[in-house]
Amino acid sequence: MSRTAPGPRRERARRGEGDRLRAEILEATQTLLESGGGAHAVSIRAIAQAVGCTPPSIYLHFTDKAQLLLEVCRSNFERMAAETSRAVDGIEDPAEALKAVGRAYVRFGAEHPEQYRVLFMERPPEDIVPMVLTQLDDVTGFAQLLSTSRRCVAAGLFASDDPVAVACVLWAVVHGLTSLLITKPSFPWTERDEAVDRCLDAVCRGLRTPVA
Amino acid sequence: MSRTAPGPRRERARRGEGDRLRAEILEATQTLLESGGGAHAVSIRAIAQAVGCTPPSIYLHFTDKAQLLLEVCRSNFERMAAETSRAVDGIEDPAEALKAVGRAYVRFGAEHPEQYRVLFMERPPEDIVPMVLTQLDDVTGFAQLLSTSRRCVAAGLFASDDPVAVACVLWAVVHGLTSLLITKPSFPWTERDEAVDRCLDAVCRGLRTPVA
DNA sequence: TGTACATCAGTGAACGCGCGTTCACTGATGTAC
DNA sequence: TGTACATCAGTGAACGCGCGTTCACTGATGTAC
Repeated sequence: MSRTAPGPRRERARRGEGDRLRAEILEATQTLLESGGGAHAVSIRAIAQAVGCTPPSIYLHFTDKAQLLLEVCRSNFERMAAETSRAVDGIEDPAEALKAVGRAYVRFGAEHPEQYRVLFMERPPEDIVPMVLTQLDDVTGFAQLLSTSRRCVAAGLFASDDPVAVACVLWAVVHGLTSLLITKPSFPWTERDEAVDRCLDAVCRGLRTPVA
Repeated sequence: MSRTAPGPRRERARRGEGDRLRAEILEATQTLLESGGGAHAVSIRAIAQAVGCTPPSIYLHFTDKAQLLLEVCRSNFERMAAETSRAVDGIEDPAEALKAVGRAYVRFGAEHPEQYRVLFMERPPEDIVPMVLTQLDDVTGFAQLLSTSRRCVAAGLFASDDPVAVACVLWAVVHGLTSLLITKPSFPWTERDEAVDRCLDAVCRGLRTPVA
């Protein structure tokens, strides 16, 4: 962060509106995460400066840096779940739905790379309760893939009758694509949606019942 | 690292054997990387303590922390390249070779998770020249997949005639599997080689010429 | 209508820590005369 | 064979930095009497 001047002060919230700062802190944390430096740029001091308050004020609303980050993760998991779930809305063909989920998954990661990094690529810091994160990512990322896989398996689209195994393969491919797009952006991936489709097409065709 | 006692002193190298310390530093860095904490545990001070020398001694052999880490990365890229290349040795069937590369790739990542993290999952620190890293990972990870894909394409195994596109799909799946195994070890991946085979089988079948 | 008081929403200064890095030095060892 | 000297392989102490967190405080605002 280096030699940062105090920066402008926000005006103090009025009585009864103390929770406003809480929201501003969460928002500033997201903004800092997105901006260049990634998770490394997110420090209590940097957040305070971005919000326009002092570091101790943050402890008025969060017990810990860990708790603050956990809150941010939780909201990002929810955003991602909302987007992937919206992607399948109204799509009846299970095979099409599967592709839609995959595309939405990769899009979320590509559009929010730093958030995706934190959620799926970094070791969770020891102080964040692992249980919570596990529950959360059971819900997100994988969950939508799993439920759509279930539809496909039920429709007899795949040779396997195990939706979990199917979803694992799909997860590997969409996560692989997403994280490579993030860490190796200089790579010749051509157009993003095209790359996603090529991968998903191949995998889905490969998973199909060999009858066709 | 917390409150670490000075630790045992190594005996000073004899005249003309000054480079011994250099090797010991590199080795200790790898060991620290593997041990619990990952890249986060690798500090100049921790390395010095592990080696049994003082921090300034490290600057006798490396100009920078960045240069030291770059050296370690380089050697890890080489180890990985050696292992994936050894995996295809003597395999004539290109399809079998492809699976062998994939399995070797994932095995390397699973056996050296912290090293794999640094090489393929973390943002390279700004001070490390990105060019060098780009060259390196063009050589590693992807390169072996690409050359094997070339063999498969040449043998007419796949519908696509673009080995790069084929290798991208394969990279996505092996990297995805590897990195998920690392970040989400609690996941029901069943047996590792089995999961790899299931993924690779699906992808390869999907990429095949639709004739068969 | 005026005033004492509690509460709310913060601030300022400091704590101890670990980090990468620098600087002046030291002591053993080989070499030249 | 003895000694001055250069070199090698390091060490000890300190630098400034940013970090998370704590503690005692302050000033505005609403409320009770």
